Amino acid sequence: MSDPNRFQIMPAPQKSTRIQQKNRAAILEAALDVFSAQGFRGTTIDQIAAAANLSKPNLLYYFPSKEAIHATLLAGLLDTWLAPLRTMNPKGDPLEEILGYVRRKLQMSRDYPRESRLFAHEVVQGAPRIYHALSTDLKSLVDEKTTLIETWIKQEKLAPVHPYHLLFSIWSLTQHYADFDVQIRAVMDAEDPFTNAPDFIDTLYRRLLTPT
Amino acid sequence: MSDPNRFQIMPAPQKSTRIQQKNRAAILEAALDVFSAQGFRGTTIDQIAAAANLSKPNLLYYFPSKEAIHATLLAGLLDTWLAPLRTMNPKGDPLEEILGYVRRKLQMSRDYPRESRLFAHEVVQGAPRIYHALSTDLKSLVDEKTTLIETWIKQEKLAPVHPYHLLFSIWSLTQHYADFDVQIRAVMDAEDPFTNAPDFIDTLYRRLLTPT
DNA sequence: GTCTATAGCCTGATAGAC
DNA sequence: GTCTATCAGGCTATAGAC
Repeated sequence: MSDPNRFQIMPAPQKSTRIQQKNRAAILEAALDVFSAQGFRGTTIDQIAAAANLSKPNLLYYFPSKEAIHATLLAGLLDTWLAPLRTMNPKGDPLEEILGYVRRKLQMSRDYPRESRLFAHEVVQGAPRIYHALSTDLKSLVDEKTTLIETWIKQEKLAPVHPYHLLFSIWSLTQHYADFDVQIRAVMDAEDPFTNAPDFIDTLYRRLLTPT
Repeated sequence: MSDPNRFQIMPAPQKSTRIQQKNRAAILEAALDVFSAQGFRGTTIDQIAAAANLSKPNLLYYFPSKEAIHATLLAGLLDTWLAPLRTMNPKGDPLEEILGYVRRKLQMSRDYPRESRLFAHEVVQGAPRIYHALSTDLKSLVDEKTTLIETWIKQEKLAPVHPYHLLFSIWSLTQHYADFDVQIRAVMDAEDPFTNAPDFIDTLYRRLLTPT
């Protein structure tokens, strides 16, 4: 345990390590499914175990507790979630950089709706497990990028807007398609929401941000 | 029970009816507090009872079950929630009608954040208890208003946009300030989000919708 | 109408055989 | 590593006294 890499030079345990990794991955995949749909308290270990094709005690052989599974999922999430913002390039064309960020963020909602809902559950409940990361990692990244946006606005390469609220609007617009998916589909019956969403959102930010 | 109004012509029970109404109201108020913060499964009857200053059995004297309290809250919610959209007037000025709707909706997020979060919990989990209302009441209202918006666009009183996604964007932008309040405050430290949000959102929809 | 006490179920976690 | 069996605690809901 203190040195996970030691397995890599020992043939026999290597096989069991592969099984371990496979089972751990199956548990996390199943847990993401159930946690994102029902929240932490709404999820039972039995449900996760069933979805992962394991017995409950066997699942608890890989993770010490339900809390630990949830924490593992959340820990990996924030980095993935912030990647699209991190790649916004100070040297690129301002409008295209923002539109590119919006496009990547919407694509994440489409590709990873469960991760989006897991995050939504956590934040709506007051972010009890992730607040610290929000007020440090997220905050410092946002401070950096809003400063950049303010620079672009001063250079008149973007129309003037409040940079923080610009970012909030991007988060809310893109994540809404994952988090409120059921509501959207209840209203749109046949049509796939993602067919027209990219164009709509692209148009929205072009009209908002194109300098006059 | 079969005729609740019979109490109104009998002096003695009238007083207990007032007590009943007061306790029922206190329970619903307390339940809104806890449900909106922790979700249905994350909430215990004990927590609601404590917040309402009642014992648990006494609370269950007024409502038959935890589920019944939750259902009562949800049943009253959708109407309140849709009121701002209902009052959008076909005979008014198109841009001002939309901006007025946006303003009212944002004000609701500010005044009733708990209701917004209760709704968010329900929808993120797949709307198990409210899906029917979404696909009937909500859908018919949205169909009506999107038709109106399309008319306005044909008359060139609004810039062309996808009317469904326009409504989705309004919901997401306004509700985000209630549902993700913790995240927003973690990033903005001192400043109150609602100070600049109305101006930002107003600007956004003016630039998006003003016809050229 | 309100309380104390408790029944009965569900669930997280463990024991111990294999 | 995986299973069956089970414990212990917490929870919804009810019983019954006042």
